[in-house]
Amino acid sequence: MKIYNTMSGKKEDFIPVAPGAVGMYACGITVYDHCHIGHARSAIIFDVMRGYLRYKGFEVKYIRNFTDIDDKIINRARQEGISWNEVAKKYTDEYYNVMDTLGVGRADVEPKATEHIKEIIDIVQGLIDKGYAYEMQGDVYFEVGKFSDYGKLSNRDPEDMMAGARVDIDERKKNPMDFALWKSSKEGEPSWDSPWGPGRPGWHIECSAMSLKHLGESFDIHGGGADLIFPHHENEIAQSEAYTGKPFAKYWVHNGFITVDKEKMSKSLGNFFTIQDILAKFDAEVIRFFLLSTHYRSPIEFSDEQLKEAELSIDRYYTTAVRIRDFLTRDHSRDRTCAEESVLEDMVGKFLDRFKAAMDDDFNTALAIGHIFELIRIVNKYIDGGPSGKKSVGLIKSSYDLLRESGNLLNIFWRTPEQWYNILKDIRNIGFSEEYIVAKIEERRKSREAKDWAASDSIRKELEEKGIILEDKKDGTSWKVKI
RNA sequence: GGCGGCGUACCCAAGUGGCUAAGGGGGAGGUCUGCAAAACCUUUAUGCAGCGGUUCAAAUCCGCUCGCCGCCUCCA
Repeated sequence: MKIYNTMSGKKEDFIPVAPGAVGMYACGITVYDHCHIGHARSAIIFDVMRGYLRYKGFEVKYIRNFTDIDDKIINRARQEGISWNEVAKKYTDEYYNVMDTLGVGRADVEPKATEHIKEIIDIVQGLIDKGYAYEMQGDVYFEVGKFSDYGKLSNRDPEDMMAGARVDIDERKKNPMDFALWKSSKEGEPSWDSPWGPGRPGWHIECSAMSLKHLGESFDIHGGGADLIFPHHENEIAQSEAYTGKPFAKYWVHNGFITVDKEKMSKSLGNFFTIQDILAKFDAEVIRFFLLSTHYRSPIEFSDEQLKEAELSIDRYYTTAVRIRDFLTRDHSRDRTCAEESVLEDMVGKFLDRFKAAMDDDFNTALAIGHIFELIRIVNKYIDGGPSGKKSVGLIKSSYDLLRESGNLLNIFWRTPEQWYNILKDIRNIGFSEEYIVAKIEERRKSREAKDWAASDSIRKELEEKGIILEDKKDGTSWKVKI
């Protein structure tokens, strides 16, 4: 399989450091505020990558960290009048809450910066000992000029950056590009004892410490949002490789941004949508589908219209799921073949290879989803052809299994159609209970039997006005929510 | 200023050298239906921002131009 590597700027064949095993580290969040949809994108795509690698037979160890000590957390604690660790806990809990709802699995290890202070101090001391870092009045800085490969990930020349550095010049630094490994703490700030006095870790060092501890000196995949390429990941590389003398991560994987009116969604622009806000209007599965229907490296424009399209696509799947179920519960005592049989047979034979080829090509979930809908169309066409008998049942069952298997890999299509329609009914605040709808369907059935079309149509109209659509089929009438 | 990305139909979105440019939504027409809905069929890009070039062959590679965006400061 191929994975795009930010380091080389190309898709590369994926060859893990140790055959058959994959070590993977994704930068998580700083727990100081609500999660927005951009955090969801990152979490979902790395979760899908982990799952797919496992499906391919790799033994995956996946680490995703929490930054639970940081200036932003300290500031937030002041604002809210609670302690910094209460802030961290509050937003960590919230993170789990929304990610669980979105169907994002837990990583194998979810380390926190504050649980790795000892490891961090060891690395900082090691970097000082090796001459890559220096201490100034309780702060320790990494000396960028000492690491000749600095800039190799983000493709920058340190000379150019110095010229345009907009960073506040800290006189204590030897060079404006130098970054903090350890920060001395002021009175009343959280701190840990260290050889340089009380302080706390700098932002980048925790990831070096935690990946080293849980994955070793060299591992396979390191990822995060594209905004982490510089300086965060660049600095991680510098620290880690200077410290161990070994290559750090082999493949650097970065997801693209979510945009609003073409601009990056961000806190400073105030154009962000929290996951909780979106979940009030759309189901978790819709959000997942929306995020996976574009390749992970491309920007995605966020809007209600886009989410509605995703909702419609998922509804198409569940509509087909109902048709499949209806088909399988029909009488199949007579064998009847139809013209579309060979087309479906062909598709069933090829589907999984196509799906895997898409995912093998740098996790092309958008293409993979395209294949799913192609299968859906062919299945519908086949059912329209009116086949029956053992062979047709086998073909439809195989098709359904393929839809489930591919859906599982993306963690979509996991509900029953009834769950899906009820979720839609609730999320849109349609006032009718399911019992009421069923009673109305029965009432309408009697009208239709008596060929009282006026009465029958008025019932259908009443429900439709509230967003409930009735579908008449051979073996009865079913309801669904109008999208 | 340095570095990078993007521009594919009415909308979203795959495709990065060679079959008729996936898939979804929308529009138009049709089949089915008591009427609908759903499903299916036909149709909707001789063309992939524009202009040159390389090649037997380019949306796909190269150059230039235009437009949009990102990183260089915390950021998924």
